[in-house]
Amino acid sequence: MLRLSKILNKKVVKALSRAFPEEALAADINGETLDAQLVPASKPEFGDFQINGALQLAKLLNQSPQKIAAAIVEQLQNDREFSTMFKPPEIAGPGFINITLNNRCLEAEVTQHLQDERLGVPLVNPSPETKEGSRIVIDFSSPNIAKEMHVGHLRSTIIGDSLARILEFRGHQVLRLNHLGDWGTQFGMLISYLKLVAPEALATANAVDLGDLVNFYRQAKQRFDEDECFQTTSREEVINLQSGDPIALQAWELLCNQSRKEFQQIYDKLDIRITERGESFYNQYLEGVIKDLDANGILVNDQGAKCIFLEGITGKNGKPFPMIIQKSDGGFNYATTDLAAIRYRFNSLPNGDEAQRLIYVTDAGQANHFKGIFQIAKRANWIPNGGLLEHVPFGLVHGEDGKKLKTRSGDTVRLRDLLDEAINRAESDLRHRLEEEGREESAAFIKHVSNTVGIAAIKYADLSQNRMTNYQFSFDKMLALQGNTAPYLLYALVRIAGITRKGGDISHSTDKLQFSEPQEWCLIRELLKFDEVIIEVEEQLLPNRLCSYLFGLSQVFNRFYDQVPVLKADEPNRGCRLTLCKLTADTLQLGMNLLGLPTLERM
RNA sequence: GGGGCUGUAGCUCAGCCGGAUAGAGCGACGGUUUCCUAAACCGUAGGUCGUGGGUUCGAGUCCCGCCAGCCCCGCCA
Repeated sequence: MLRLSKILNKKVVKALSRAFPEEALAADINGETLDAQLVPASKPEFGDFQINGALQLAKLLNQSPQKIAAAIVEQLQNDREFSTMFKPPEIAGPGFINITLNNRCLEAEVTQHLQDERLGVPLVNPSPETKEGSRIVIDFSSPNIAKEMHVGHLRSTIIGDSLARILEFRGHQVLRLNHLGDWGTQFGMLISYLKLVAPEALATANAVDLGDLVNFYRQAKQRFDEDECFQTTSREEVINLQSGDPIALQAWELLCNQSRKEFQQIYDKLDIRITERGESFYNQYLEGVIKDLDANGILVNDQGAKCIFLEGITGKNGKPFPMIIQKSDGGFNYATTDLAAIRYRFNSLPNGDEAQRLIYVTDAGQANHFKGIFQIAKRANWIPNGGLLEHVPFGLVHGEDGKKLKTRSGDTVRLRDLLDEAINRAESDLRHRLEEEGREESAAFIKHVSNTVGIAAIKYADLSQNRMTNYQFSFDKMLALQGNTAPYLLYALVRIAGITRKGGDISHSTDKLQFSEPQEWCLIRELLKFDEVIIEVEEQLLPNRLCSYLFGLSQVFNRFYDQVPVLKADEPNRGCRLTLCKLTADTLQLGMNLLGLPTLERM
């Protein structure tokens, strides 16, 4: 519909200025335009589009909304092309204009989408130099070395991946960066502790596994909180590491490798592609950040620490809030690293990423932090012309009790356990149903379906919710066979695959499409909305919009499937309906790909 | 104290640039299977959009106040 709505919009703007030439000219002189407010119809009864502008223009034009609407409609009807594309517009209510596409135009649009792999979604305009879309960095996932991935990483990973897929599809060059927590105080803690209790772990590969490391980390953290002496050793150890001490570096590398293997298993399960570039990468740029900030005159020495006082943000005492860039002991902290990362990512190649847009997918609790470092980046003049810095925040994952998700014993839930449980539950659901239906399936089939359903369910449950709100994690709901869930979407695709298997040549091209059933028209209208939804998701970075669209499409398809026979219909209906099935399958498939959801032929 | 987010049906949530009678799903109740996977479809009930003002032709949506819940705020990330 994107193409059609653009054409229509031009016609409406023209009609409005022809209907009211003097006022349009006057507005033009003031640098304004008369706004016709063309939007998609809010309800199917109102057609495909509606023009709301007549109501607002009533005052300006000093006429009744109905009269204005009538004048616009008259101009539209003078447009011959308009009349070939649309049914006669109708004026309704206080002065709305309802516009409905005529059937032939819809049929032509379906034909065009059938030949278009992109289903109407345009590529972004390439920049003249690179001949490609803009370079975008998406910073997501970002687990910490020596800790296991837990629910907290789930949302960032899933949402970040989906946004990356959508931006890539639009033609941007996307750099997916895993800003791994592989540096900092925690390492000092861990290395000092391991020196005491398990020195072999620091010198030999695979001496300990991640589970052990996590335990050591927990113990180290406890010791750190209780033992002042240990705190000092830990801080010294960080400084050793940051200054390149070979023994510390070797220990560090072993620890990282151990964690890396574990992370990769999770990413493989979730089908996440991401480039590792941990905090340590920016170590070599930290000094430069300090110098640069100092040269810009915004660095202040306060109680021995180098900080920047944020403008417009006050701390507890009502004074400007300080952001510490270098601690009094000379160590750097995460703000320094984040600043170095911004500077590097905006910098020109080859000493930077030359990005035009940086997107951070982290929890909403870090909003203040990002506000602060974004302000500093701006004041330090690191943001190029047209450069964008965006924090894409999301809410917490809650359990069904409405509190932060924990295991029964009160620990954080490990991501691997969460995925395994979803898969196991999907498997027992499947086995139960196979038994009920008397179906026999191979072990490989059962494994594949359970895996796909389990992973898709977890991802979809997360993506389908507006990311800003906290979300209630429930295996029962996400795996439910009905409702707005991944299994429901998967099932729609499976039904179409079933039609194909039963002899519907879905690639069969029909010269002339023609439709008659209301359910066919509903399906067509829904299918043609896909392109607009993708653009909207790109603008707002809200994948849940795509989810609701795909759910709605599945619902409309299921209604169609239920009420309109496909294989048993006579030609030409049979062929036409098969092409609708094909287009539905393509749309669902592409939409689910863009969300990072795996799909199935049978389930 | 400062900042942020949230408050919509019994439950979980949508709601786009302010548009027409407020939208789903679950749950509840009732119906549909000679037929392409019933993991589906159809129907019924269910609302003071936290609250009080304001802006205007029109407010769940924008502005201000208040109430409630959650999160963040100096050397952890």
